[in-house]
Amino acid sequence: MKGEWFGRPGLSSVTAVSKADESALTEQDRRGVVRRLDPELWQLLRAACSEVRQLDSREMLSKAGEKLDVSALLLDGLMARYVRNGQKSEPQSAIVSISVPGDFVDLHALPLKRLDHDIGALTEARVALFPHAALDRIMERSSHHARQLWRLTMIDAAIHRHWIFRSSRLRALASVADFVSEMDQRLQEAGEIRVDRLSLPLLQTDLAEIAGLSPVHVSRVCRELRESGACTIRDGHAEIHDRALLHQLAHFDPSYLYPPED
Amino acid sequence: MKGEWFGRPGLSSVTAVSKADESALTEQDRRGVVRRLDPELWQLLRAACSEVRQLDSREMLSKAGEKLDVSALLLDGLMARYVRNGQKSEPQSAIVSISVPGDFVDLHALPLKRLDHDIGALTEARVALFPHAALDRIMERSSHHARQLWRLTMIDAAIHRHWIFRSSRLRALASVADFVSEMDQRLQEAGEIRVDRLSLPLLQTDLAEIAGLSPVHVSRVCRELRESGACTIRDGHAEIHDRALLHQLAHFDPSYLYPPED
DNA sequence: CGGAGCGTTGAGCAACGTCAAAAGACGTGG
DNA sequence: CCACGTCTTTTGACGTTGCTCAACGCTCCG
Repeated sequence: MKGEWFGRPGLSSVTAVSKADESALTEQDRRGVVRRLDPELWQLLRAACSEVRQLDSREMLSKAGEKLDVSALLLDGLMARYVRNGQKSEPQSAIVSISVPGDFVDLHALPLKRLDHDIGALTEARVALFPHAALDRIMERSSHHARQLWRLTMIDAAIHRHWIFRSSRLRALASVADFVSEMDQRLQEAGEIRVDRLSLPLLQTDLAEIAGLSPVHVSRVCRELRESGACTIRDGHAEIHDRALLHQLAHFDPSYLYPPED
Repeated sequence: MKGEWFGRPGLSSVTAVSKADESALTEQDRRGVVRRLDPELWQLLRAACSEVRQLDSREMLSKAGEKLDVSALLLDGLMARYVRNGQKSEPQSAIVSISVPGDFVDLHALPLKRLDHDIGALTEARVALFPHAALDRIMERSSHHARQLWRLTMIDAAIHRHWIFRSSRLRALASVADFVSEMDQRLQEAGEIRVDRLSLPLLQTDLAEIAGLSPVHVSRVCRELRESGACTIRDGHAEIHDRALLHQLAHFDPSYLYPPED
């Protein structure tokens, strides 16, 4: 399944000359949602980055209840938050959020210190780590920068709300169509290259955990989506045949993602 | 249905003498989750409060897309966030979050400026309004206070994640049991007086919007809960007969609420 | 007394889960 | 090259959950 992950976009932007030049983070890593941050904040973050780490597919970054003193920015790959509940006998698990490149995966941990859920990589992934102490310093010096980081976590929360809506109100077909539409939108901002082909390296069991369905039913829904001519989900990517139809099946309205033209 | 709303707890605490003495907010209003804030921050908030407003039952506080420059702290009553979607033909709507006294209802609007969802009162409600400009000043002066406000919104996000889990993984009975357990926990912290009797002034149609069920099925689930001996939901309140059983039906684990003993 | 709003109940049905079997994809070792 | 095991997807049969529709009761209020 592996499937190639999309490369970084060729930004051809001038590499900012700054004191952060020795940072492990390059200008190529500034893509997706972090691009919405002020350039100065980005430079501060570059300087604050303590380490860039490679994660194996399915490797856990943190477990519920651990004390965290670093937060991670996803550079490449896909990561997920897992809420688990219930007795050891039949542990139920749901994926409650997906991160795409350019998302802070666990910035929530900065004010919370401990998280209530697990975080893991769905694919091979690259993350940049930021010690909370360094982020604290950034926020102490500028409430404006603090506000921007807060805002990122609030967009996450808005996505959470949409996921509640999705799993409580949408039927299986609409639900999966909605999820694909969301990933389409978010991966485009993260620098997905081809418009008709979406890198979506998820197993059907992952889709099941995301949409709250059984894996068997996910398979059936994927067939329906294929036969309806909306999109084909296969081999770790989604081919979007008819975006308008896909959006219509999902009643998709992207405003909850707070797209940059705010 | 109206149903009496629980009174404010008799805190018998010394009323802090401060420059915020002329505030519309009294020490009695400091209950629920805001109690977790530093006393100094509370005094600053008292001074920052521009107005205390009374809301009618079902009155909307704000609609999706509006530009907001105040945020509200819920003092009495229950409020909800509604995510609505879809064509005018059949507008689907879900309640994606409930606020209890002591919760900031829309602090999310401070970094976001616009919200993607509607906010309204489920019951008669009292809210304290804080102009964003005043909150900005508080945050500029102390990154520590800014952090605490941020933290409140992150607890909201944690609750969001649990609601995703609930609606995507729990069956109807467990789902309602889980919701009642959550409200039990949160209303206790908000100063609910009686341990066996929970003020829950919601219609079954509200419960349906919360749990993602049809009103008819909510009725059946309530009967099941009653007959199982766990709790009786009636006339705007829930009588908890067997809390342990209720929690067991829901597999309830309150850690996602980040209870104060952190 | 009549109506509106809310809750309850039953019957029938659609959506989805569970179980089981099989097929395709892929790597591994002989 | 083939045989084999594992992982993933697909399909069918069948059971269950929860929705829809419709009717009825209850309470409050005019």
